[in-house]
Amino acid sequence: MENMGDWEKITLLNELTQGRELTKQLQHQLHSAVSLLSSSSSSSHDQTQEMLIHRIMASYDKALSMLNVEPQAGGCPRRASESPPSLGGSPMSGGDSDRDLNDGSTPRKRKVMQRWTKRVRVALGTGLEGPLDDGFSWRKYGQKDILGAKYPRGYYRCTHRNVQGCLATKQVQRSDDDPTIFEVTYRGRHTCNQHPAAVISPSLPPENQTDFNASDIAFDFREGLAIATQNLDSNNGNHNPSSSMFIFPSTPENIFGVMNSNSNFSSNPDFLSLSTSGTDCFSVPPARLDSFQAGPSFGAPESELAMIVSAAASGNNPHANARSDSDLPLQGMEFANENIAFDGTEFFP
DNA sequence: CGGATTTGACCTGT
DNA sequence: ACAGGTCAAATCCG
Repeated sequence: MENMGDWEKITLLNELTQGRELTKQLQHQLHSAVSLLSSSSSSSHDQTQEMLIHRIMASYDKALSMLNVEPQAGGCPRRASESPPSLGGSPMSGGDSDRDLNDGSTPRKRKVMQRWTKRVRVALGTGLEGPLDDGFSWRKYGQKDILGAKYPRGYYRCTHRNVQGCLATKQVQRSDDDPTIFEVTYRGRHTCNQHPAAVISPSLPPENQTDFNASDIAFDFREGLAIATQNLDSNNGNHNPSSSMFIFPSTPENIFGVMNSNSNFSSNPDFLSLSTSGTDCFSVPPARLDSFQAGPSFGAPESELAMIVSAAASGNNPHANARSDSDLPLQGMEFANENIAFDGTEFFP
């Protein structure tokens, strides 16, 4: 690849991008066909097709990554150009302000991978203040005192860098003001075969902000998850109602979340956290989200418990499933992503 | 003993 | 020249 000239590289890039785009169109065609035939259930045949498409897309992504190109150019769903406009104001804000777009006219510039920063709050005393677990395995390769910063910055790269050529890196810097906050800067996408249980999309449009209000956020997770909620209601009379279980089965679909207007969902590659009325419900690394407990016992009044709702498909699929449980208030909830249709379908009838 | 971390040196961009 | 980023030898740890 190193021997490849600029022209060949551009041509290859174009081919890969076009292939990816065509695959995406095929995916949409498939969804359309499926929705015409059946409005609710999809056969295993459909799922197989869907899986194959996802794998093809993953191959394109990987190939593009190997070119040091972020694959969203031309079509990764819900990247910057397709993200809800309410997602954060300035387009690509917080993204790499530096020389991402090298059109070849400045050949000496080293290609710099996309970079985005998330702020991660870690509760002291939870045992989670150690290495931030985002589901990927990282290897620390450096630490540096930063001018004007109280704490040193740690440099991490993907453990599989040597074996699989994964170029993802991250930098972790503790906040001066609040030692419980870590600023984590990610660079590059993982091209390795790690399969974290859940990873909130590193492909989210880069933003500096971490916390989103329910009224203006739809968040997606990277490939592979669906969320269901169950038993959000209270089982017994006392005010210690049953906890809520969130289940994250592995599917090839993207995930979207929704919460009520009292809630804030904090998402970043290291932690999911949900709070209502300023009270934390949970904060947990996505990698541990196979199942976990959240609910009023975490401090939030039951009536305000926010909802996590899953969408069973990408943002362009109008048949995204979502489930609400019991009689939790749907009012105040909004689907911030207009591409998602909330049809109320329950996962567990 | 092998993999991860530490840390001073070196490299690179501004 | 300087600050940030990376390398790599030394060290740690399970």
